Amino acid sequence: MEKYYTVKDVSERTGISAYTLRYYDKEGLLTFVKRDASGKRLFTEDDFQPLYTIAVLKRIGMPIKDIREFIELYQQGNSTIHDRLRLFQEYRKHLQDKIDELNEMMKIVDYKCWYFEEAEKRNDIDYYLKLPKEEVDPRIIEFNEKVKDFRFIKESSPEE
Amino acid sequence: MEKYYTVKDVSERTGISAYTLRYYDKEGLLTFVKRDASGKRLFTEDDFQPLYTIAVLKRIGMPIKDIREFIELYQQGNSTIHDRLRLFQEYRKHLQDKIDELNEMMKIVDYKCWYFEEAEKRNDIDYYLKLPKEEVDPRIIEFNEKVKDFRFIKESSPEE
DNA sequence: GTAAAGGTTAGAGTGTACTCTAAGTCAAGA
DNA sequence: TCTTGACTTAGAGTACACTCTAACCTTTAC
Repeated sequence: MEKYYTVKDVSERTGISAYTLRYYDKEGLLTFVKRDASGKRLFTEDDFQPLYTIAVLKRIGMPIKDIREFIELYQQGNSTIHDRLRLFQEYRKHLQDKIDELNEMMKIVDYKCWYFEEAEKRNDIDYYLKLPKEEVDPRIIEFNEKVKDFRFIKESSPEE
Repeated sequence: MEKYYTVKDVSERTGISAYTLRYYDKEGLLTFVKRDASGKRLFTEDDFQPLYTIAVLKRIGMPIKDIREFIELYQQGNSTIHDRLRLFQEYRKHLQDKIDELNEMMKIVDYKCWYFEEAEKRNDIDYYLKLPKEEVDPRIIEFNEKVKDFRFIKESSPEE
Protein backbone atom coordinates (compact mmCIF):
# COMPACT_ATOMS: atom_id res chain seq x y z
CA MET A 1 0.00 0.00 0.00
CA GLU A 2 1.95 2.95 -1.31
CA LYS A 3 1.43 6.48 -0.09
CA TYR A 4 0.35 8.91 -2.78
CA TYR A 5 0.73 12.66 -2.97
CA THR A 6 -1.53 15.06 -4.88
CA VAL A 7 -0.32 18.02 -6.89
CA LYS A 8 -1.11 20.21 -3.90
CA ASP A 9 0.88 18.00 -1.51
CA VAL A 10 3.87 18.08 -3.83
CA SER A 11 3.50 21.81 -4.28
CA GLU A 12 3.54 22.35 -0.52
CA ARG A 13 6.54 20.12 0.02
CA THR A 14 8.64 21.40 -2.86
CA GLY A 15 7.63 25.03 -3.08
CA ILE A 16 6.90 24.55 -6.79
CA SER A 17 3.41 25.91 -7.46
CA ALA A 18 0.63 23.54 -8.55
CA TYR A 19 0.35 25.59 -11.76
CA THR A 20 4.02 25.10 -12.46
CA LEU A 21 3.88 21.37 -11.71
CA ARG A 22 1.03 20.95 -14.21
CA TYR A 23 2.94 23.08 -16.68
CA TYR A 24 6.00 20.86 -16.26
CA ASP A 25 3.79 17.85 -16.85
CA LYS A 26 2.37 19.45 -20.00
CA GLU A 27 5.95 20.03 -21.15
CA GLY A 28 6.80 16.37 -20.70
CA LEU A 29 8.91 16.71 -17.56
CA LEU A 30 6.70 14.58 -15.33
CA THR A 31 6.11 11.52 -17.50
CA PHE A 32 6.97 9.35 -14.50
CA VAL A 33 3.91 10.45 -12.54
CA LYS A 34 1.12 7.88 -12.29
CA ARG A 35 -2.59 8.63 -12.62
CA ASP A 36 -5.67 7.11 -11.02
CA ALA A 37 -8.72 5.90 -12.97
CA SER A 38 -10.16 9.41 -13.12
CA GLY A 39 -6.94 10.99 -14.36
CA LYS A 40 -5.79 12.44 -11.05
CA ARG A 41 -2.00 12.60 -10.65
CA LEU A 42 -0.55 10.27 -8.03
CA PHE A 43 2.96 11.24 -6.96
CA THR A 44 4.94 8.70 -4.94
CA GLU A 45 7.85 9.15 -2.55
CA ASP A 46 10.19 8.02 -5.35
CA ASP A 47 9.00 10.86 -7.57
CA PHE A 48 10.67 13.44 -5.34
CA GLN A 49 14.08 12.30 -6.57
CA PRO A 50 13.51 13.32 -10.23
CA LEU A 51 11.60 16.42 -9.06
CA TYR A 52 14.67 17.40 -7.09
CA THR A 53 16.81 16.80 -10.15
CA ILE A 54 14.48 19.02 -12.20
CA ALA A 55 14.83 21.72 -9.55
CA VAL A 56 18.62 21.43 -9.67
CA LEU A 57 18.73 21.55 -13.47
CA LYS A 58 16.40 24.56 -13.52
CA ARG A 59 18.55 26.26 -10.96
CA ILE A 60 21.68 25.97 -13.03
CA GLY A 61 19.73 27.60 -15.89
CA MET A 62 18.92 24.55 -18.00
CA PRO A 63 15.97 25.24 -20.34
CA ILE A 64 12.92 23.01 -20.10
CA LYS A 65 13.57 21.24 -23.40
CA ASP A 66 16.98 20.07 -22.14
CA ILE A 67 15.48 18.95 -18.85
CA ARG A 68 12.91 16.96 -20.81
CA GLU A 69 15.73 15.23 -22.66
CA PHE A 70 17.31 14.35 -19.35
CA ILE A 71 14.04 13.02 -17.93
CA GLU A 72 13.55 10.90 -21.04
CA LEU A 73 16.93 9.30 -20.40
CA TYR A 74 15.98 8.83 -16.76
CA GLN A 75 12.83 7.01 -17.86
CA GLN A 76 14.83 4.60 -19.97
CA GLY A 77 16.75 3.26 -16.99
CA ASN A 78 20.20 1.70 -16.84
CA SER A 79 20.89 1.80 -20.58
CA THR A 80 21.20 5.58 -20.43
CA ILE A 81 23.52 5.93 -17.43
CA HIS A 82 26.37 6.96 -19.66
CA ASP A 83 24.34 9.57 -21.52
CA ARG A 84 23.10 11.05 -18.30
CA LEU A 85 26.62 11.16 -16.90
CA ARG A 86 27.71 12.97 -20.06
CA LEU A 87 24.85 15.46 -19.70
CA PHE A 88 25.80 16.21 -16.12
CA GLN A 89 29.44 16.62 -17.10
CA GLU A 90 28.42 19.01 -19.84
CA TYR A 91 26.34 21.04 -17.41
CA ARG A 92 29.14 21.04 -14.88
CA LYS A 93 31.14 22.84 -17.53
CA HIS A 94 28.30 25.31 -18.22
CA LEU A 95 28.02 25.94 -14.52
CA GLN A 96 31.74 26.49 -14.13
CA ASP A 97 31.68 28.95 -17.05
CA LYS A 98 28.85 30.80 -15.39
CA ILE A 99 30.67 30.94 -12.06
CA ASP A 100 33.83 32.17 -13.80
CA GLU A 101 31.81 34.82 -15.59
CA LEU A 102 30.15 36.04 -12.41
CA ASN A 103 33.54 36.22 -10.73
CA GLU A 104 34.71 38.41 -13.60
CA MET A 105 31.64 40.60 -13.10
CA MET A 106 32.44 40.75 -9.40
CA LYS A 107 35.87 42.15 -10.19
CA ILE A 108 34.23 44.93 -12.20
CA VAL A 109 31.65 45.67 -9.51
CA ASP A 110 34.42 45.71 -6.89
CA TYR A 111 36.28 48.19 -9.03
CA LYS A 112 33.14 50.29 -9.43
CA CYS A 113 32.55 50.31 -5.68
CA TRP A 114 36.14 51.34 -5.05
CA TYR A 115 35.96 54.03 -7.73
CA PHE A 116 32.72 55.49 -6.39
CA GLU A 117 34.17 55.52 -2.88
CA GLU A 118 37.12 57.53 -4.16
CA ALA A 119 34.79 59.81 -6.14
CA GLU A 120 32.63 60.31 -3.06
CA LYS A 121 35.64 61.34 -0.95
CA ARG A 122 36.45 64.02 -3.53
CA ASN A 123 32.81 64.74 -4.40
CA ASP A 124 33.76 64.62 -8.07
CA ILE A 125 32.97 61.71 -10.37
CA ASP A 126 35.76 62.70 -12.78
CA TYR A 127 38.37 63.63 -10.18
CA TYR A 128 41.09 61.60 -11.84
CA LEU A 129 40.89 63.71 -15.01
CA LYS A 130 42.21 66.66 -13.03
CA LEU A 131 45.23 64.77 -11.71
CA PRO A 132 48.61 64.66 -13.43
CA LYS A 133 48.89 61.40 -15.35
CA GLU A 134 51.45 59.95 -12.90
CA GLU A 135 49.08 60.38 -9.96
CA VAL A 136 46.10 58.59 -11.52
CA ASP A 137 45.61 55.19 -9.92
CA PRO A 138 46.66 52.50 -12.41
CA ARG A 139 43.37 50.67 -11.78
CA ILE A 140 41.51 53.57 -13.37
CA ILE A 141 43.75 53.56 -16.42
CA GLU A 142 43.43 49.80 -16.73
CA PHE A 143 39.64 49.90 -16.46
CA ASN A 144 39.33 52.68 -19.01
CA GLU A 145 41.42 50.58 -21.38
CA LYS A 146 39.03 47.67 -20.89
CA VAL A 147 36.01 49.85 -21.63
CA LYS A 148 37.43 50.51 -25.07
CA ASP A 149 37.38 46.80 -25.80
CA PHE A 150 33.84 45.54 -25.52
CA ARG A 151 34.97 42.02 -26.29
CA PHE A 152 35.96 41.94 -22.65
CA ILE A 153 32.31 41.99 -21.70
CA LYS A 154 30.53 40.40 -24.59
CA GLU A 155 32.54 37.27 -25.31
CA SER A 156 30.40 34.61 -23.63
CA SER A 157 26.61 34.71 -23.97
CA PRO A 158 24.78 35.94 -20.85
CA GLU A 159 22.48 32.92 -20.39
CA GLU A 160 22.74 29.66 -22.25
CA MET B 1 35.31 68.77 -33.99
CA GLU B 2 34.11 65.69 -32.17
CA LYS B 3 33.94 62.29 -33.77
CA TYR B 4 30.44 60.80 -33.87
CA TYR B 5 29.32 57.20 -34.10
CA THR B 6 26.07 55.97 -35.63
CA VAL B 7 23.93 53.19 -34.17
CA LYS B 8 25.59 50.82 -36.62
CA ASP B 9 29.10 51.88 -35.57
CA VAL B 10 28.25 51.38 -31.93
CA SER B 11 26.62 48.07 -32.70
CA GLU B 12 29.76 46.86 -34.45
CA ARG B 13 32.07 48.01 -31.69
CA THR B 14 30.01 46.74 -28.77
CA GLY B 15 28.35 43.63 -30.22
CA ILE B 16 24.98 44.99 -29.08
CA SER B 17 22.62 44.83 -32.06
CA ALA B 18 21.26 48.06 -33.56
CA TYR B 19 17.75 46.81 -32.71
CA THR B 20 18.75 46.36 -29.09
CA LEU B 21 20.43 49.77 -28.90
CA ARG B 22 17.24 51.43 -30.18
CA TYR B 23 15.23 49.32 -27.74
CA TYR B 24 17.47 50.48 -24.88
CA ASP B 25 16.95 54.04 -26.01
CA LYS B 26 13.19 53.52 -26.10
CA GLU B 27 13.41 52.14 -22.54
CA GLY B 28 15.22 55.27 -21.38
CA LEU B 29 18.69 53.77 -21.03
CA LEU B 30 20.39 56.00 -23.60
CA THR B 31 19.15 59.44 -22.58
CA PHE B 32 22.74 60.69 -22.80
CA VAL B 33 22.91 60.17 -26.59
CA LYS B 34 22.79 63.34 -28.68
CA ARG B 35 20.80 63.74 -31.91
CA ASP B 36 21.43 65.78 -35.05
CA ALA B 37 18.89 68.14 -36.65
CA SER B 38 17.17 65.27 -38.44
CA GLY B 39 16.88 63.11 -35.34
CA LYS B 40 19.79 60.79 -36.07
CA ARG B 41 21.59 59.47 -32.97
CA LEU B 42 25.13 60.76 -32.49
CA PHE B 43 27.17 58.66 -30.10
CA THR B 44 30.46 60.10 -28.83
CA GLU B 45 33.56 58.40 -27.47
CA ASP B 46 32.39 59.31 -23.95
CA ASP B 47 29.14 57.40 -24.47
CA PHE B 48 30.99 54.08 -24.47
CA GLN B 49 31.58 54.40 -20.73
CA PRO B 50 27.87 54.29 -19.75
CA LEU B 51 27.25 51.71 -22.50
CA TYR B 52 29.87 49.54 -20.88
CA THR B 53 28.24 50.07 -17.51
CA ILE B 54 24.88 49.01 -19.00
CA ALA B 55 26.55 45.88 -20.38
CA VAL B 56 28.03 45.10 -16.96
CA LEU B 57 24.74 45.66 -15.16
CA LYS B 58 22.90 43.50 -17.69
CA ARG B 59 25.50 40.82 -17.28
CA ILE B 60 25.00 40.60 -13.56
CA GLY B 61 21.28 40.12 -14.25
CA MET B 62 19.99 43.62 -13.47
CA PRO B 63 16.59 44.23 -15.09
CA ILE B 64 16.22 47.15 -17.47
CA LYS B 65 14.14 49.27 -15.08
CA ASP B 66 16.92 49.14 -12.47
CA ILE B 67 19.51 50.01 -15.09
CA ARG B 68 17.36 52.97 -16.09
CA GLU B 69 17.37 54.14 -12.50
CA PHE B 70 21.14 53.90 -12.44
CA ILE B 71 21.48 55.82 -15.71
CA GLU B 72 19.19 58.53 -14.35
CA LEU B 73 21.55 58.95 -11.41
CA TYR B 74 24.50 58.99 -13.80
CA GLN B 75 22.83 61.82 -15.73
CA GLN B 76 22.47 63.89 -12.58
CA GLY B 77 26.22 64.04 -12.01
CA ASN B 78 28.14 64.48 -8.78
CA SER B 79 25.13 64.88 -6.53
CA THR B 80 24.27 61.21 -7.01
CA ILE B 81 27.68 59.66 -6.39
CA HIS B 82 26.55 58.28 -3.07
CA ASP B 83 23.35 56.76 -4.48
CA ARG B 84 25.26 55.13 -7.28
CA LEU B 85 27.81 53.74 -4.85
CA ARG B 86 24.97 52.33 -2.80
CA LEU B 87 23.42 50.75 -5.90
CA PHE B 88 26.70 49.08 -6.82
CA GLN B 89 27.15 47.85 -3.26
CA GLU B 90 23.66 46.39 -3.34
CA TYR B 91 24.37 44.63 -6.60
CA ARG B 92 27.67 43.35 -5.31
CA LYS B 93 25.64 41.58 -2.67
CA HIS B 94 23.22 40.18 -5.29
CA LEU B 95 26.14 39.00 -7.31
CA GLN B 96 27.80 37.36 -4.33
CA ASP B 97 24.55 35.57 -3.49
CA LYS B 98 24.35 34.32 -7.04
CA ILE B 99 27.94 33.08 -6.98
CA ASP B 100 27.34 31.35 -3.65
CA GLU B 101 24.22 29.73 -5.03
CA LEU B 102 25.96 28.49 -8.16
CA ASN B 103 28.74 27.07 -5.99
CA GLU B 104 26.08 25.17 -4.06
CA MET B 105 24.67 23.90 -7.37
CA MET B 106 28.18 22.88 -8.38
CA LYS B 107 28.43 20.69 -5.31
CA ILE B 108 25.24 18.92 -6.33
CA VAL B 109 26.36 18.51 -9.93
CA ASP B 110 29.73 17.19 -8.73
CA TYR B 111 27.90 14.68 -6.60
CA LYS B 112 25.68 13.70 -9.55
CA CYS B 113 28.73 13.18 -11.77
CA TRP B 114 30.40 11.06 -9.13
CA TYR B 115 27.22 9.06 -8.55
CA PHE B 116 26.69 8.40 -12.25
CA GLU B 117 30.31 7.31 -12.59
CA GLU B 118 29.78 4.78 -9.80
CA ALA B 119 26.49 3.67 -11.36
CA GLU B 120 28.18 3.29 -14.73
CA LYS B 121 30.90 1.07 -13.26
CA ARG B 122 28.20 -1.23 -11.88
CA ASN B 123 25.79 -0.68 -14.79
CA ASP B 124 22.99 -0.19 -12.27
CA ILE B 125 21.52 3.18 -11.36
CA ASP B 126 20.22 1.85 -8.05
CA TYR B 127 23.23 -0.25 -7.10
CA TYR B 128 23.43 1.20 -3.62
CA LEU B 129 19.98 -0.15 -2.75
CA LYS B 130 21.37 -3.67 -3.04
CA LEU B 131 24.26 -3.03 -0.66
CA PRO B 132 24.12 -3.62 3.09
CA LYS B 133 23.53 -0.30 4.82
CA GLU B 134 27.10 -0.14 6.18
CA GLU B 135 28.59 -0.37 2.71
CA VAL B 136 26.59 2.47 1.17
CA ASP B 137 28.79 5.52 0.62
CA PRO B 138 27.82 8.20 3.16
CA ARG B 139 27.61 10.76 0.37
CA ILE B 140 24.65 8.87 -1.07
CA ILE B 141 22.85 8.78 2.26
CA GLU B 142 23.56 12.46 2.82
CA PHE B 143 22.28 13.42 -0.63
CA ASN B 144 19.11 11.37 -0.27
CA GLU B 145 18.46 13.15 3.00
CA LYS B 146 18.80 16.48 1.24
CA VAL B 147 16.35 15.45 -1.46
CA LYS B 148 13.71 15.00 1.21
CA ASP B 149 14.11 18.63 2.17
CA PHE B 150 13.35 20.80 -0.80
CA ARG B 151 14.08 23.92 1.20
CA PHE B 152 17.69 23.11 0.43
CA ILE B 153 17.04 23.95 -3.20
CA LYS B 154 14.21 26.45 -3.12
CA GLU B 155 15.19 28.97 -0.46
CA SER B 156 16.62 31.80 -2.59
CA SER B 157 14.82 32.91 -5.72
CA PRO B 158 16.42 31.70 -8.98
CA GLU B 159 16.76 35.15 -10.67
CA GLU B 160 16.12 38.45 -9.00
C1' DG C 1 17.18 63.82 -60.36
C1' DT C 2 17.12 59.59 -58.49
C1' DA C 3 18.56 55.33 -56.47
C1' DA C 4 20.93 53.16 -52.74
C1' DA C 5 22.27 52.99 -48.21
C1' DG C 6 21.84 54.44 -44.24
C1' DG C 7 18.94 56.63 -40.56
C1' DT C 8 14.10 57.18 -37.95
C1' DT C 9 9.46 55.62 -35.64
C1' DA C 10 5.43 52.86 -33.95
C1' DG C 11 4.05 48.80 -33.24
C1' DA C 12 3.72 43.72 -34.14
C1' DG C 13 5.88 39.22 -33.39
C1' DT C 14 8.93 35.78 -30.81
C1' DG C 15 10.48 32.76 -27.17
C1' DT C 16 10.57 31.37 -22.49
C1' DA C 17 8.46 30.21 -18.40
C1' DC C 18 5.20 30.66 -16.02
C1' DT C 19 0.37 32.10 -14.10
C1' DC C 20 -4.20 32.15 -14.25
C1' DT C 21 -9.17 31.39 -15.88
C1' DA C 22 -13.01 28.77 -17.30
C1' DA C 23 -15.38 24.84 -17.70
C1' DG C 24 -15.85 20.47 -16.42
C1' DT C 25 -15.21 15.83 -13.37
C1' DC C 26 -15.25 13.37 -9.17
C1' DA C 27 -15.45 11.95 -4.18
C1' DA C 28 -16.82 12.84 0.46
C1' DG C 29 -19.57 14.99 4.11
C1' DA C 30 -24.11 17.41 5.83
C1' DT D 1 -29.25 14.77 -2.97
C1' DC D 2 -26.57 18.48 -2.98
C1' DT D 3 -22.81 21.32 -1.91
C1' DT D 4 -18.01 21.87 -1.24
C1' DG D 5 -13.55 21.43 -2.54
C1' DA D 6 -9.89 19.46 -4.91
C1' DC D 7 -8.79 17.68 -9.04
C1' DT D 8 -8.66 17.84 -14.42
C1' DT D 9 -8.02 20.23 -19.21
C1' DA D 10 -7.37 23.73 -22.94
C1' DG D 11 -6.16 27.83 -23.71
C1' DA D 12 -5.65 32.87 -22.61
C1' DG D 13 -2.80 36.31 -20.29
C1' DT D 14 1.62 38.17 -18.33
C1' DA D 15 6.38 39.71 -17.98
C1' DC D 16 10.62 40.29 -19.95
C1' DA D 17 13.90 41.31 -23.41
C1' DC D 18 14.49 41.42 -27.46
C1' DT D 19 13.78 41.15 -32.80
C1' DC D 20 11.80 42.46 -36.71
C1' DT D 21 8.62 44.87 -40.16
C1' DA D 22 6.65 48.71 -42.46
C1' DA D 23 6.53 53.16 -43.64
C1' DC D 24 8.96 57.02 -43.91
C1' DC D 25 13.07 60.48 -43.95
C1' DT D 26 18.11 62.02 -45.22
C1' DT D 27 22.38 62.00 -47.19
C1' DT D 28 25.63 60.70 -50.65
C1' DA D 29 27.13 58.98 -55.25
C1' DC D 30 26.32 58.72 -59.98
